[in-house]
Amino acid sequence: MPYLRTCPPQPEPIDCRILTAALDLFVENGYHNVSIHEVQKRAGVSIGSIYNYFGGKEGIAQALYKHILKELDDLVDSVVAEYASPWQQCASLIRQLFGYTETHRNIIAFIFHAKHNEFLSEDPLATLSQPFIKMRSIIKKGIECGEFIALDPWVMSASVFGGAIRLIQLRLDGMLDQPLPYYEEMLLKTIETGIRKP
Amino acid sequence: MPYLRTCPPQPEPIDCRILTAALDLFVENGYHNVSIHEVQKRAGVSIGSIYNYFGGKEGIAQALYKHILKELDDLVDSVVAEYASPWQQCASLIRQLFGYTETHRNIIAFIFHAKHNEFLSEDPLATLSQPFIKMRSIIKKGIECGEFIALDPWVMSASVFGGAIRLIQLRLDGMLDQPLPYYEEMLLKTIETGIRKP
DNA sequence: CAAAATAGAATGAATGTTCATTCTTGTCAA
DNA sequence: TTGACAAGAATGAACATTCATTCTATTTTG
Repeated sequence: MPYLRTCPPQPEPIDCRILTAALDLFVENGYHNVSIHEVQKRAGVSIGSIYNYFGGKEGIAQALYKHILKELDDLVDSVVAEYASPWQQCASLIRQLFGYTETHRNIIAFIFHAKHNEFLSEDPLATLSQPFIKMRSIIKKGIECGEFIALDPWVMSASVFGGAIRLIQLRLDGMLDQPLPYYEEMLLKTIETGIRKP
Repeated sequence: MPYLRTCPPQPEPIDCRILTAALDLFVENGYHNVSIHEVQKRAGVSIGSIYNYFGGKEGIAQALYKHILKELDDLVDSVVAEYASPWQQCASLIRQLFGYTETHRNIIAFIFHAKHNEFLSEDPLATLSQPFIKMRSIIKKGIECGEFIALDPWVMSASVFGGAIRLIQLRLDGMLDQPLPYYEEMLLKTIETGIRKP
C-alpha cells in the first residue's frame, strides 16, 4: 500500500495489494504499457476482483492518484505545522521530497513524473490538487510577510519548486550518481539566494 | 513539418504531412491514445504510406523526436554563437524557448512535456540528447569562467533550467493567464540572483 | 516496362471487460 | 449446536473490441 508515513496493514487486504502492484507496474512501464492481467498476476488476485474494487483499469489509477495526493497533502500539512517561516516550510518540504524519492521511489514518481491527463479523465492536473495548492499558498505567504521578493506567485513557485522537481526527475531517470540528499543543500542555497528579499 | 526556424516546403511532401499530423495528435492526446488510422486521416495519406516511410507507429514518433531535437540543437548552437557569456546564453535560450512555447506549442510540448521512455525504445531520455548536453556544457563554462557559483553542474543546471521548464509545462497545461514572455524577466531575475557569483 | 509509391481492406494478437459460477461468512431458525 | 439460507466477495474463462500491421491491387514515376 503506497503510504509515505504509515505502515501498511498486515495481512494486506486485496485492494491494497492491487494498488501496490499497479503502482510498481505503472511507474516501471507507463500506464499504457501495463495490461490489467499483469496487475492481476502481480497482485495475486482475480481479474473480477479488480473490477469489483476499482471498476476497471482507470479506476485503479484514479484510486492510486487520489491516495498518493492525500499522502502528499498530509506531508505538506505536517511541514506547515512544524515550521513558522515560509522559507523553512519550502526547504523542509523539498528535503522530505528528496528523501522520499530515495526511499519511496514509485510513490514520488507517480505524481512528479507522469502525464496524468493521458490516463485519467477526472482532475488530471496534479498542480490543481490540494497539496500543490497548499505549496503555492506557502509561496504567497512568503511574499506577503516580506520573506520573499514580491514577484508573480507562479514565477516564485516555479523558482522555488521547479529546480527541485527537475532534480527529482533526473534522479528517477538515473542521471544522477548520488542520492538526492547529496545535492539538496546546494540546491536550497541557490533557490534561497534567488528568492529571498534582501 | 515541425520546424522552429524554417519554413516548411510547399507542397508539403507526404512524410512531412504525416509528421505534422502525428505531432498534433500525439501532443493533444498522448501517444498511446492516438491510433495510426487517426494519423492517417489527419495527414490525408494511406495507411500503407505510413509504413512505407516510417515502418510503423513508433517509427513516426522516433522520427519526430529526432527531428525536433535537431531543431532544438540548432537553436542552442545559434544562441551560443550569438552571445559570449554563459549567462547571456542561458537567458537568451530561455527567452527563445518561452517564445516558441507560444508560437510553436506542440513542438516544445513534444520534448518538454512527454514521457518518451513510454513509447520510444531508442534513446528515450531527452536529457541525454545533444541539445541538453550542450545546455549543461554552457552551465559548466559558466562555472569555469567564474560567472556562476561553483556548485555541482547538475544542481546548477536544475537551478537555471528547472524553473523555466516548470513554467513551460504550467503554460502548456493552461495554468497561466499570460503568455510566457510576461513572466520571463521575473524568472530570469530570480535565477540570475541565485546562481551568479557575487 | 519495371520498380517504387500509394491505397485501403483484411488480419489476428492483445486488451479491457463481462458474466456465470464458486466460495466464504454471517444470520437465523429448529 | 447444527444446518439452511442469503449476501457479498472472489474467480477466471469467455467475450467484444481495438489496434498496429500486413497484404494485395492499383497508380505513378523514371
